[in-house]
Amino acid sequence: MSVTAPESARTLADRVFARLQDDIVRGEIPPGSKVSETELAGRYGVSRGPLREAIRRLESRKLLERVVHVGTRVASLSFDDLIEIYHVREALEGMAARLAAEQMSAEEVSGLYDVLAQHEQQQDLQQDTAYFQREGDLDFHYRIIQGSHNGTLSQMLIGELYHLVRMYRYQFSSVANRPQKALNEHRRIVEAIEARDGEMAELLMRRHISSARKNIETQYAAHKAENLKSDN
Amino acid sequence: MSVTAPESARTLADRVFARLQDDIVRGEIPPGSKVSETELAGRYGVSRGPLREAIRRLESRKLLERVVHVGTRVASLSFDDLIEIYHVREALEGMAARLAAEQMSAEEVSGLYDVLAQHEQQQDLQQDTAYFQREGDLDFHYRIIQGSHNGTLSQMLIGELYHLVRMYRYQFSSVANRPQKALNEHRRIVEAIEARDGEMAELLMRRHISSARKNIETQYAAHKAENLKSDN
DNA sequence: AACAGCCCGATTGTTGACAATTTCAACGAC
DNA sequence: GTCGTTGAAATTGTCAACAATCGGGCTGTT
Repeated sequence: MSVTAPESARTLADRVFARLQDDIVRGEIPPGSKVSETELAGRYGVSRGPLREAIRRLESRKLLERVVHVGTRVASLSFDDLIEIYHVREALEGMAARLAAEQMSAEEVSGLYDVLAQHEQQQDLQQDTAYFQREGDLDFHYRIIQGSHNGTLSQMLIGELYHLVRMYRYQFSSVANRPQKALNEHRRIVEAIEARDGEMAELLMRRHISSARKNIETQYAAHKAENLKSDN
Repeated sequence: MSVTAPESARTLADRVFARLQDDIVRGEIPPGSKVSETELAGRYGVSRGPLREAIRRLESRKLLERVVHVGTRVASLSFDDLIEIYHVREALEGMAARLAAEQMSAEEVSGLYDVLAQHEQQQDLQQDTAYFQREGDLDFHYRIIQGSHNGTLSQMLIGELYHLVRMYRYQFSSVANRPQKALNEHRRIVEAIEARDGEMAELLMRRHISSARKNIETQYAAHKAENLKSDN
């Protein structure tokens, strides 16, 4: 599943990179906080060399921000950043859905239906909805991206963007607040893929992500209004 | 213009990163060749520490490929890789054109027309066509991407993908072989942007890049046929 | 002659020390 | 009291030496 992480990375720098990335995404190291190289090196039990290599790589992924001779701090996503990311997701995942419709094997399509069924069941049971909605949703999107059989595309979405999205979700403990609607949209996307209708799959996927973005924009507007009220 | 390169990078690692990237893109260090850390460190006059940081960053950008304990080699793009990239470009630049139509300032649109006029003139004069076509084409696309006012999108296209495209162009000394057609397409895209018709701008940009991709695919097929013939 | 195992050279991975730069606080002048 | 200056502490940037791992060649056997 993982595009970038060799399960048991052979080199120290790689392991530190994986652990640090996880700690950042999970919010273990809070967004905006300054990270000291010596402190981190101590925490992970390595010297500063490998640590700095990991930092540079996380910097390219926009998870860390660095200022020369001053230090590195954890990126903190603004709402505007998130909106930007959703525009990119709309474009890339739309293309992924189109390619998936053209390229996916029968087995992969069947796997997609499995995920859908699982998702449906959880909907009925309503148990621990927050967690499963999150991971279930990601799983669905992951599979379609992989189904595009386009490594560059997968790398950009799974290897770069999704970490930012996941960080945001942890940061705001946010979860899709329109699960039934999303499930229906997922179902129609799968149907288009099974019918090998790339154009339709792309259209539906773009609408799906666009809806999510608009949902966020609405929440943002409400949030801002709330803040203005309490400031007076 | 540059999204990622601080003009006069303050730190050794940053400068080495910029120089090494340039040497790779220009083909100074040929694709597929193995690069030795000690050798490069000598060539750039730095120690291996900063050099390794630069290597890690170029690795994230897919310009270098590394195998643990074995070494790093310059990435060499296959035709399949290039096709993948063009699919991603189609999605991302299509979105860029849509956003540009919605977001560009009047000055930015006017600058777009300037590029167009320049491009036209070069077409007439036919002088040093290869170089100017290349850079002119890039300049046009750059401006639209910047005009999207979406930093994430710009970073992905200019900061990541375009280096690969440029490397490919150097590698195969290839240049668009349908300049008149491309110029017409550019003109229609600008018109759609000026009319603030995001949907049309996206459609036209996607067709434009899709045509370029199909052109490459045809060349590829011819190339393969040629090779088969000479192998017999 | 072909193949397996071992050893040595070379390259990468890692470390700790040293140099350069920034930040912050204390001090003094206005 | 405020602002500018100076100096020291802390942090980042850089380096050179040490350790670990891999590839290739040699040797010996079948």
